Amino acid sequence: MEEVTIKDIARLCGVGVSTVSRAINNHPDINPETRDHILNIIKEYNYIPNNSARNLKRTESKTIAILVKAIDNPFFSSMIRVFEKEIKYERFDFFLQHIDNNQDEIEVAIGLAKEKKLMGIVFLGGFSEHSEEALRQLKVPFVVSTVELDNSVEDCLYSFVSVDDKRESRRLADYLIGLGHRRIALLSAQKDDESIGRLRMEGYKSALSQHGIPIDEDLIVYTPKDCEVYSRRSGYVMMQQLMEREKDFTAVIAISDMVAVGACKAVFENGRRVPEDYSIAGFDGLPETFYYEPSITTIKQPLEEIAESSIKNLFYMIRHEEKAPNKKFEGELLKRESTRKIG
Amino acid sequence: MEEVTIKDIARLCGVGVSTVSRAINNHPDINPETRDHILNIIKEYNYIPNNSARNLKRTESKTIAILVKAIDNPFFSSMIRVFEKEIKYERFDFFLQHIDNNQDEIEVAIGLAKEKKLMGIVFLGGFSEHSEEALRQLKVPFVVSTVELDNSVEDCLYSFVSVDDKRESRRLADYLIGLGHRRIALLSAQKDDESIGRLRMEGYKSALSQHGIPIDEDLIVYTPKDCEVYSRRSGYVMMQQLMEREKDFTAVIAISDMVAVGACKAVFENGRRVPEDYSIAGFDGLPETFYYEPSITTIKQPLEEIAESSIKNLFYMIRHEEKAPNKKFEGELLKRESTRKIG
DNA sequence: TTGTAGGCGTTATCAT
DNA sequence: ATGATAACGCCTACAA
Repeated sequence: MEEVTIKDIARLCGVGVSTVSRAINNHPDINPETRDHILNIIKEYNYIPNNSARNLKRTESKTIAILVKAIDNPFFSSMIRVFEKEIKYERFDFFLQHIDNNQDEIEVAIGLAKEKKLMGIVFLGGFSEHSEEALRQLKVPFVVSTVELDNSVEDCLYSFVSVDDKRESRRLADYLIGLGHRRIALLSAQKDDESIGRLRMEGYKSALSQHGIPIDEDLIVYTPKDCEVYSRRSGYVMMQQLMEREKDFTAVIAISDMVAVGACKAVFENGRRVPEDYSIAGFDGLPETFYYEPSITTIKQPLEEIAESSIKNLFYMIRHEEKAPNKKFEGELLKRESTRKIG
Repeated sequence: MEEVTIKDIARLCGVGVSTVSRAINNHPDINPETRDHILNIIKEYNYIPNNSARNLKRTESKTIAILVKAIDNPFFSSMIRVFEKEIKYERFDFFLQHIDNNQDEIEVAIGLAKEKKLMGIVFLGGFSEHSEEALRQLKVPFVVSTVELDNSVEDCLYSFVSVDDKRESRRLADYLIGLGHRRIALLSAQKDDESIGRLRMEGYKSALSQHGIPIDEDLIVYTPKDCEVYSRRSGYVMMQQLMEREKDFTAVIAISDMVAVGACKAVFENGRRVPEDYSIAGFDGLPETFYYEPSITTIKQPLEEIAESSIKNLFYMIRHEEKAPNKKFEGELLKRESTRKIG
């Protein structure tokens, strides 16, 4: 395992290791000629500096980690493009790493912060409730993008940026009610959901209440334990259950676009039609809903704006060492073919 | 920046650092009592070992990297689950890292291999042609999953595992021909594609030729430069172009499922129907095609099998220090509603 | 079973 | 502008 190290390069160039280091890191006080020479030798010998050693020694690194939960979440690609652009603009480095469901995101973050001497962290696609103690461990500013949850820990630099899930969900229900629907079903997250699922459900309930429509628990279906939440399959299964109940309803709000797609399919397989038999609406504004037939009414999250605001907040905290305020964005109601006026 | 280090813990426990190290790493020769005590103190002080230091010192690490290109590719989640399971079974660690389009995957891999003392690498979702020299730099066994490309470099431990894109594509075309279609269009990748796109096109052409059907270049549409390849939008745009040409055709093969979905939408917006006016087929077997209305005929890639075989090959190479053979799997033709018999 | 000391590859400090 | 050298935090002989 004959690894080339900085010493080898130094010897090969007839200079000291510190000079090589200066060449690698673009330090100012180095003779341009020697630098070029060194760089050439480095190329020739395919020398690549060992990052562990660098990180160990460095005190700062100008790098930001983006920690993604649920890699298959279709949101992320557009957001990541924004992050990338802004981070490069600030002349920072970044890397993307996945966190799987049975890892504790804060623990991973703390470890990485030490290992890589991070300047900041973006959490994407899920963030659980954490103890103050855990949060305080993470001495690096971070922003949680797409989730709202603030448990408000003092002197801990973080910020949440998201859509106002409750308000948007209410808006969607309002729209259906405006179309004349009174019996509106909800395909919800799992029963014990304490996060986005609960907020969206609250929005739904609040809209109904405001219009004097009683909430019928039989029209609320929860994601079964053996289904992945927010998945097409969960929507498919829930919609089947709902239709079997033979309750009367004319519209369905799905907790997410994917769920809406699954629900539509269940309707078709049942020999009925959307929107003629049931109006169905989703939530998120994924491209898939535009291409679906019929196109699906949904609330579009302003992902690019959320991403941009997230990263701005992060840099603010890095620069000013002071908490950036949480931010909630407005969604956009996309009125499409899967919902229609009745009555 | 008062970081807790192994020395602090040692002092706190009144033992030497090596004892703490033994406790952390589950070494056998340590008194269980002292170990428990140390572990408690570690918990209490929230000590987390610095990975850079560990990796620097370590000679081996039993960890495998999964390098993912195109994070938004809908394949990956099911494959990653398989990787995870197998890797854990072998008592290795792994992590997932994203590579963006303007990074050179081999360079990243070489850097990571050094930094983390990797035992192996899985490349997922794209792999370019690389020079022998570059490949040889990477002294760690690797497997490329989902792509076939072998440029056959000696004494370099790697292996490709994928579906036989050409054969499966031919099969799909055969099926359509069997249904009576003669004028079959192809929605293809970009014109200069040298990878999967080309293979699938070859399969299409070969099927037509075998059946004595002349290849009409006007029925082949290429992904425009300003469209993302394999995207719904590209399918939408290409199908529009195709219909504008007013050429006669009865069936369409899309280079991927997403492209097929976009194509269907274009048909609907044109006031026509699938499959009554056009039969449309995709490739990949993504869940989305099942939920689409009409459900889309496609070739399903056996992703779990591919993943399993990939990781098996990787461990084989790690253990035996000898190249594992490339492997090509059969796809499964899913005959669904988007295609029909004519004539 | 435990502690001491040296070194992993780099960067930072201090001379020169 | 350059070079020697001491850390960085950990692991691992080796000694005790």
